[in-house]
Amino acid sequence: MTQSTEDLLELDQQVCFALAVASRNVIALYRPILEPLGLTHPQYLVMLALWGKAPLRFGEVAELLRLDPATLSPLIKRLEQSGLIERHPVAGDERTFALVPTEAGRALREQALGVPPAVIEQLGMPIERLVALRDELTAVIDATDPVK
Amino acid sequence: MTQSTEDLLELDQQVCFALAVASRNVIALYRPILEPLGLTHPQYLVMLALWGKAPLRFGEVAELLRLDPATLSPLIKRLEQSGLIERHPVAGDERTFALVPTEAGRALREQALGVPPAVIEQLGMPIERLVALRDELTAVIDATDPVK
DNA sequence: CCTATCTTGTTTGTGCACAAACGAATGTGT
DNA sequence: ACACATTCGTTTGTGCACAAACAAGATAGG
Repeated sequence: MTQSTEDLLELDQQVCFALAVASRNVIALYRPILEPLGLTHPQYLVMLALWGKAPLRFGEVAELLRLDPATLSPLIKRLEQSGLIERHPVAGDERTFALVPTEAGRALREQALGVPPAVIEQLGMPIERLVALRDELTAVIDATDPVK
Repeated sequence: MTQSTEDLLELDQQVCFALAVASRNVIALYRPILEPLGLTHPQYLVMLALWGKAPLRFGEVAELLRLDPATLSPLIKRLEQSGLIERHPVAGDERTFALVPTEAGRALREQALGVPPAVIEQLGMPIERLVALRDELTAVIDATDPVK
């Protein structure tokens, strides 16, 4: 049977609002856990990317994290100022640069290993539900990704 | 069979990252649709609340939308400046105030009726998937709500 | 009363998200 | 070689999110 228009409108509100609130809440969950590392959540994501593979060019990081260059640019500067990463020239293209964790940045990885378990524990949700959530979110991202 | 510890660690990062990206993408989907109404997404949520029930006290709006007073306060001022809402004194408590849509604010509701269908259409996701997503998000919000 | 405490909204400061305009380097067509 | 377009990161301006400090009104205890 068909859903009424009102149901659709209601559902839409709930989904979008729930998405925004859930995102803020989960990031808020990270905050006290990341605070001892001196990282915000977006900064943590940049470090994760560089811990996984380095060097990465500025544009590669932006694409990986789906961050606007205008957002990433000052963020990178703060991470440099914290002494966690540094930029190196890329041979053959003076427009861009590559990012690499410093010694301190690599050392921070040890502490960061404790972050995911702490978050999962505080979330207290069964794994199946997290998997289901991730799959639904992936569908939304695919349906909305401006990159296509 | 059992999941490896590495999988679990990755799952946490995937869920949180997907949550942040999906939230940003969906709000970005609203942006061009709300632009003709002269509203940002948070402003749209405030208007939705007031279209549903008015007057609402400042604190009630903050609680409904799960917004920090420090975030809501300037947002309200912008909506007043746009001529869409106005504040009225509350008898018996001079600390707070009540919010009500102006004539222009009420008129805007007509245009706003077209917003949810436009969003759902652009999302292009089957209803079942939206329902599943909403259920998972609700679980996350319950697990993370600081208000508890 | 009247003082101490609690509520409630505002202000200030930092960081993120994004649009628009910009400037410098690279690439392309002729 | 040269003019033109494209790519790439930065800068500026606006708005949101949140912590911390604040101020004014309400409330409770003595």
